[in-house]
Amino acid sequence: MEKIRTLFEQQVSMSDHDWESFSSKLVKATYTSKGKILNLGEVENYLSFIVSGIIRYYVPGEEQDLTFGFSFENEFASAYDSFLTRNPSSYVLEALGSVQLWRISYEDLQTVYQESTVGNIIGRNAAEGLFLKKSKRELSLLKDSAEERYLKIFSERPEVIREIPLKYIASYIGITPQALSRIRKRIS
Amino acid sequence: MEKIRTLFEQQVSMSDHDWESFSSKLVKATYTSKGKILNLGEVENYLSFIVSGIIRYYVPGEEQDLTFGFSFENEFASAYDSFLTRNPSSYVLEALGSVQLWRISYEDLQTVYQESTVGNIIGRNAAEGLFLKKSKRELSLLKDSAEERYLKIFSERPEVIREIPLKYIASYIGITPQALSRIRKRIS
DNA sequence: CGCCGAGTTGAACTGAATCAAGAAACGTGG
DNA sequence: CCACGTTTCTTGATTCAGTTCAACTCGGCG
Repeated sequence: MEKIRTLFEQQVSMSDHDWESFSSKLVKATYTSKGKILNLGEVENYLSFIVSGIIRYYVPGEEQDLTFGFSFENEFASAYDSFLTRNPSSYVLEALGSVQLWRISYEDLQTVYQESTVGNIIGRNAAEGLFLKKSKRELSLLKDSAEERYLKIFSERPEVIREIPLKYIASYIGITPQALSRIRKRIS
Repeated sequence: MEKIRTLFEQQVSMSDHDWESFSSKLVKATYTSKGKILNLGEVENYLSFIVSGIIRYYVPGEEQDLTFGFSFENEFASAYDSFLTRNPSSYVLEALGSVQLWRISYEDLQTVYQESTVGNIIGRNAAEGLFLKKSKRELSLLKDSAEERYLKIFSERPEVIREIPLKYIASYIGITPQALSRIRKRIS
């Protein structure tokens, strides 16, 4: 759990009291492979911190699912839009392999926001960080080709290529598994 | 300027004192058509509220620019990633037609954050709102076709189609001007 | 052993890119 | 206020990346 505090401290210094207010509300959770951390249509009630494992985000479809994101060890994970708006989620959070996490409920987080300014700063930093991530992705989807996006993932997160099935990566970069299989062949 | 307060009040109620702390730091600015609100490589120093006009966001390229967003009347505008990280902006903010805005500097906004909890809440809400916008866009880029994206803009913001040159819209939905011209012809 | 999902490979098809040229709209100076 | 030049938009022909449909291979697992 100290890991989480260290991450926060990179952004803003917290008193022990502030940390106590926050960390006392964290609850541990574990999922096995393919376990649903959040189902379609449910309202996201948690902001989670991944201790170990990978989480896949996808929109289920009749034909096939649309995988649009992943979260990894030492990152936060949440259907954050549903969490914020309190509307049902339009996508699913699923464990890829076994996943362990610490999480805080929506209600408890609101309490933290009220109890301390630091809470709000952390909340603001979280939202800002998520915004930055999405901004990068937007530009990549607009200006990079599928092949360039694949190579980027490959260089930034080599472990991803090993642990995540090809068809999910294909969906993430916006092409079919067949097309990715051919790109992979071409560049290897 | 009351417009801005009304927008804020939709999210969180502010005391007159809080409002005074914030609004006293707003400064008016005006740009003529094609005026650069932020140049490439500059650090964004403002969070702006658009009183009238449209702002275009684009990444300049040798061949052609990549327009990836717009902001309209009654919305906030900023190279928000540069604003947050204090790194040089990788894109340009340009006035499409004449633009009038109120804006607050980075430094003054930090003061507001320190002076009141409400400041932090507003900052958090702003970041959350921007995150939601980018999330929607990500899904649209992944699962909608170019034609679907065009029709969406058309129904959501008919005025956009009239006021914004086709080539910018084409870039925004991720295709060439020629391709958009053909889509337009086909569906009309 | 046989099944099943994941990945690969092939062939035909398609939406959009590219190259190229002409038409329309736009603004600026005379 | 018109004439000119520039930019924007349209249209055509060709090329290309990726889709779709389909068949086959591989590895794990009941």
